[in-house]
Amino acid sequence: MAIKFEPLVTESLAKQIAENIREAIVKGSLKVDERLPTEEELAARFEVSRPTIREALKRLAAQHLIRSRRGPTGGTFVNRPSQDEIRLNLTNAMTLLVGMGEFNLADIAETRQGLETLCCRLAAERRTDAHLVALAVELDIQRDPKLSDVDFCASDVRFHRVLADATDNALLKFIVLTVIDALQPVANMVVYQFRERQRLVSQHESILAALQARDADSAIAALNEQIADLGEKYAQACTSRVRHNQSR
Amino acid sequence: MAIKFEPLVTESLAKQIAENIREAIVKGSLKVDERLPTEEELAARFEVSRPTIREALKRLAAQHLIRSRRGPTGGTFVNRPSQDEIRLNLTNAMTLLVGMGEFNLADIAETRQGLETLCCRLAAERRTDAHLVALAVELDIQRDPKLSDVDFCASDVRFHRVLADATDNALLKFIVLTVIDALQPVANMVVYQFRERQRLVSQHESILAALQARDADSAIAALNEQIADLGEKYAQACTSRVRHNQSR
DNA sequence: TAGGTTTATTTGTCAAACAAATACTGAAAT
DNA sequence: ATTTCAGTATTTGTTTGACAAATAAACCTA
Repeated sequence: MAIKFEPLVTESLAKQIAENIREAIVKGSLKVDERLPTEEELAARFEVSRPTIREALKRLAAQHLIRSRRGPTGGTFVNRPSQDEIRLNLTNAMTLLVGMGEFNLADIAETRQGLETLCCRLAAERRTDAHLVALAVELDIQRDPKLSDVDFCASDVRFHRVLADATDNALLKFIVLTVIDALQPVANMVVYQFRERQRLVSQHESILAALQARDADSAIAALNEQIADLGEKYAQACTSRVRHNQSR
Repeated sequence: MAIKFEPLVTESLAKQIAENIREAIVKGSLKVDERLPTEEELAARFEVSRPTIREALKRLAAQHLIRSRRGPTGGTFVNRPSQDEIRLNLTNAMTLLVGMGEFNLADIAETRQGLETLCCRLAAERRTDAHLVALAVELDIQRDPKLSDVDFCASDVRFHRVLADATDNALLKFIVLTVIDALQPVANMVVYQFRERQRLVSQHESILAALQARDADSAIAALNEQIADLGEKYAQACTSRVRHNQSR
């Protein structure tokens, strides 16, 4: 007869406890900034030792779900999830995926194009004057020929971040920033010649002008041109890097 | 005189060590499936105790960066980052953000609309017959009036997942699946009347027919109609929930 | 009352040991 | 010779107990 043995939980105690607490947080039984019992109390509650509890807490800390402070008023508290902290996690994870080649460059370019096209459409409608100023500032920086490649890239990234911000859509902004950040290592692979920088700058100028005129289609056209250029550059940089690796 | 004290690292040792190892993995010094030194060796290397090392490893395990196995051939190994595992992390994090009200419903609907519009355009171009079959299967399920609300929602989610899959763009698919999953709790809030289900099904039918004909614009039109409907439903469900909470 | 000092509380770290899982080794039985 | 089974070594999982460090509140002194 086929006895149905229970799967007899083989997961580590720490993992189970972490999951337990995590669910309490997500479900809302533990509210933001609420203080958890002390480690000793938790150990007694779950009937395990303190180090085990600590391992569980560390797992949660790694996800920024809790924070700890020493001292009498210290303890472990439920963290308000901050977009920036979580985005950092996501970016790290996605950077890893990209680095492992899970996504090919064509997919990346296509996705960026779709995402930023959407941004342009919304930004043309909702941008404030402050956004225009921020874009102009970055353009000014990018016009400096003495700018190093990394600084140029950084300014380019900031330009696109402002674009995302101008959509006035928190979720879309969150997604776009995550993707842009995760792709920065790829972006840094390419080196820009003077002529290419000029082209990039003029594309940015077109975008800025279009947003100022609230002309979504022109902004999208300039952006698509830029991303098409980038796609080619990425492909070049990638193949040359492959050759470089092979020759070693 | 203002002595410039060094910021004297106050972060916990475990956190520093975790970060240290994490960077080694991301930078590629530690390759996938490579085995890390034993905990004792690591403890000696970093000049800390074993529990401290363990806390560090638990942080990494929480991010699915490593896995551990006991026994002679056991140890700690670098994990190949799997899209599904990482997506689970992202989904959890985003679910939390959504649950905390970091994103309002209008933003969510707008983002979904933008994302899925993009999906439709690409899917119309690249869908295979297998995708059409998968969509048809879900439609069949959804036509059953005896289906429970959660099952109906689940099938709806699967329908949209197939849509994402049909884009044949791994990165876009990754993003869309993450967003859809993170929004499922919100989606489950709403209850569908029979008439509303019929409307949803007919919209799905339109999308399927449009994809079959590789008619992106028709697919997008049907999809936008659906998401507009959903936006209204969400808003209703949300205000009624607020009232419900207030009345308690 | 102002100021520093002690003190209690809580997390952070360490040390040593045992438990449990697991693959390898080797001996015994077929 | 092959198979089977027990033993053994290795590594992570868990426990116990203790001390260190940070920190806010209570307390004590001028």
